[in-house]
Amino acid sequence: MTTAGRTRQAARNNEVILAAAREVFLADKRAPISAVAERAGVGISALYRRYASKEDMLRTLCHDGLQRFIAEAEQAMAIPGDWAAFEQFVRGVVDADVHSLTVHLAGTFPPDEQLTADATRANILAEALFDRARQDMRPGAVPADLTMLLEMCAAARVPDPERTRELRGRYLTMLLDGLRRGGELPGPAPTVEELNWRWISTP
Amino acid sequence: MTTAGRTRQAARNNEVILAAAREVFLADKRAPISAVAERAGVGISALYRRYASKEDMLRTLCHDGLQRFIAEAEQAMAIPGDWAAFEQFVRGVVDADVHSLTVHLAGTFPPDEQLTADATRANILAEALFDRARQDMRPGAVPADLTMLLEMCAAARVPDPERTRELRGRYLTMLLDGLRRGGELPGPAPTVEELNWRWISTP
DNA sequence: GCAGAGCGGAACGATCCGTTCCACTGCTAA
DNA sequence: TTAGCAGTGGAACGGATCGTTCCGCTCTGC
Repeated sequence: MTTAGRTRQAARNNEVILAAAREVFLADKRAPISAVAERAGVGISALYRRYASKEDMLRTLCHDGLQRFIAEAEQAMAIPGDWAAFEQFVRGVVDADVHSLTVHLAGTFPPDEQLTADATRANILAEALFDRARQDMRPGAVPADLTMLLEMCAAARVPDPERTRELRGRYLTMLLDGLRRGGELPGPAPTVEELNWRWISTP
Repeated sequence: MTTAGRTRQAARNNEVILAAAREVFLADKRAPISAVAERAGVGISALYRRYASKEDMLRTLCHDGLQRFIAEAEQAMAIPGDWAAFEQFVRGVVDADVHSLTVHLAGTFPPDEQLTADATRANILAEALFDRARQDMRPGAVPADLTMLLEMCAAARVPDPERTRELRGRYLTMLLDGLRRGGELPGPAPTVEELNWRWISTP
């Protein structure tokens, strides 16, 4: 359990490095790769032994984020209440800061085939959860709004990550209440093109 | 009115450059100064003739943003209805994207004495408007929440500025409805230190 | 007609960052 | 026990970016 041989230490580094990368790139998606090494307490070599390039690292992070998104959605699907399922799903996604790990990182490298496939599946699941809860929402709300709501929640941010989670819970409560009650929403809802413009990036 | 002498053209450039700077830095606060010149259709010299440095330019933009914020607040103060005054104020601020011009730019250069004085005045006005409308809000809401709400609205963004305004109106409606109705808000409200951490920056 | 304000944009120097490379360490396997 | 190498730290490199300066040109205002 303690520090064992070189191989075990290396295996532990796998997790340490991934966690450090997640923390660093969550705080600043344009962070240099040396910041990840510093945060992990390792040299740069330890990073390049595991990932072919920075882009490779970001892709892994993005992939993990999408998996987490999908997992949260599938888990919420099993909940009986329609609105309860939707709320648990959204709160789980916001709590894990999945949005910063996916959409925010997506613009920094050309999309992957696997990535787009996962993104499609994630969208289908999210839409299903949204549609289930639609009867409890104000008129005019559409699934595309969910993306923007997640984006807005991700913008609430203070230096301390734990406190950030707490504050996001506070404002997510306001947003969800505003999603349920009220009259017709003003202005046309966002289109798919307007939501996916990040992904285009530089090919 | 048309292109007159050199001096008139130069005077016109004053506005053109300022407008270009606002557009460019609103889209990306880390944008290079050459992007401003390109957008304005002038050379880099025309910029440096007017502003001593990039920091000087950002400071001017930030100052103008704060002035606009204060103007919106004072204007809204005259409205009789408490909630109506507050709503008009917030919508005006979001519509002008004042938040991106002030808080977002504030972190990129050391604060100015004039700037902090204006910021204090802006805070007092905003707090007054908030307190007037407090009776119409859900329990637990505090003025500090307003900063976060503006931050979240500023995060709603698509490539087209006009469409961005439209979408922000949509989600501001949701946020304001969520600010009025509902039970006690969860989690402690943000503190002053948590809200002003951007301003510290590198001295 | 001419002095110089105003300007365009190339050039410069500083900084930053991704990636490579090499010397070194100490476990592992025989 | 020991030879060998997987794993590592971090300096060094090369490319890119960007703020700022500078020089030569234009064209106006007097």
